[in-house]
Amino acid sequence: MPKVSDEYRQAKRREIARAALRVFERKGFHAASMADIIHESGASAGAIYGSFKSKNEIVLEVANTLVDEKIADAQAFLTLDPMPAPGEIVGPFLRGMLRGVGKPDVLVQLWGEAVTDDDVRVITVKIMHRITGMYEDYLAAWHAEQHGLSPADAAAIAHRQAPLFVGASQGYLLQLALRSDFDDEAYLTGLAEFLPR
Amino acid sequence: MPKVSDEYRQAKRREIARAALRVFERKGFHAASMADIIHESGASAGAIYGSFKSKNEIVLEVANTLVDEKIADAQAFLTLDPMPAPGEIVGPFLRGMLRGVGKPDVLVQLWGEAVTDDDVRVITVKIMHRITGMYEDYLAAWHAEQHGLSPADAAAIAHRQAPLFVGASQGYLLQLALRSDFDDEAYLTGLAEFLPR
DNA sequence: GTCTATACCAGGATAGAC
DNA sequence: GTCTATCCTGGTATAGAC
Repeated sequence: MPKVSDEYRQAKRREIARAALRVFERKGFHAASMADIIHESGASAGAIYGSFKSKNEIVLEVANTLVDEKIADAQAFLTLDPMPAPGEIVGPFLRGMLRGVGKPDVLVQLWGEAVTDDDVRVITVKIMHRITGMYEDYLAAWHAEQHGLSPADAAAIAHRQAPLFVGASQGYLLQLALRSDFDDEAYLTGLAEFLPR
Repeated sequence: MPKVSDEYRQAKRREIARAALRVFERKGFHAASMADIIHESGASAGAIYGSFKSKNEIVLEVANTLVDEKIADAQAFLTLDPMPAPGEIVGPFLRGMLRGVGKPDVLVQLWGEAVTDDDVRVITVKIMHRITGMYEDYLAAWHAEQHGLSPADAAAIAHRQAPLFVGASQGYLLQLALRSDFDDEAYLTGLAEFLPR
């Protein structure tokens, strides 16, 4: 039985994780020191270690909540009625997701971290699966409606295409994070041109 | 004037960088210690610091040579005659690049590092520009040949489309690095279906 | 639960001999 | 140029008081 209310405990964790996220955006996971997080959050070392077992646990918390919060924003575009064509959906979806995540910087950092940190990898892949699943559901529905395919056939096509949509999205986020001369609107409109509408 | 021959100096750097690359593949840039690199390379601390000013300089050297070595392999597919269609080219290009880079793991790590380390970012973006340029040249040539466009028009289209090819490639490498259940061949054939052939 | 002060250590970089 | 031994900083995590 916890000594304080669970709500308080969770609120504290969120607050610290939020501050940590800001630091990670500026400095990256490794260059960010506990001192930085302490300063940014206003809490003390003791308070933080009361909520988190280690710095790494803070990273995991940030990773877990990074996409969660506002992914619904993006998902909204996939459930519109009438159902938009793929070519009309990728742009709004990515813009929506971007509003949720904020800068794509931390997400890209997460990918790099996932390569060698197993805990981070599990979380990151879970996010990827979730987004792939969202595209897959949408595509299955669209193909079924559009070409009158059987649910099984539509699902098969969707299953093969979804990773491509995810990949194009990842490439978008990556270039947005790194290339200062990246023309993101041109990318999105160009992408739409390759897709059915 | 160097105390030993430049060839020797360069050879030594390559050798150490090669060993470091192997360590980075296993552990990641940060978790890899100088002790690890010392062990893997067989050289001593003194020898390594004779060739490199710091650990970070080793990372930069690795980044610089990572794609360089065998990118020509991949480029070969872009200069075939007769000129293949985009839909026929992305698969072979990516497979060729993959053979050059080896595992995509370190490349993904590099992206994450580039977000916060400015030196790494410069190198990484340079690589991205180079690959974008390769796609751009190919696409301009193909569009000109295929649709009889003026060089200027073909170049404009190529300029808009190239980042998409790069993005799809990055998504491919990323998912390949992280998703253990990734079906890379399905991705490549699926991608080809969206492109002109 | 939270504070300050600090123990403790990993690991990058150097010193000095060869 | 390269070796071994070691210095020393930066940074995580804890101790003990409140």
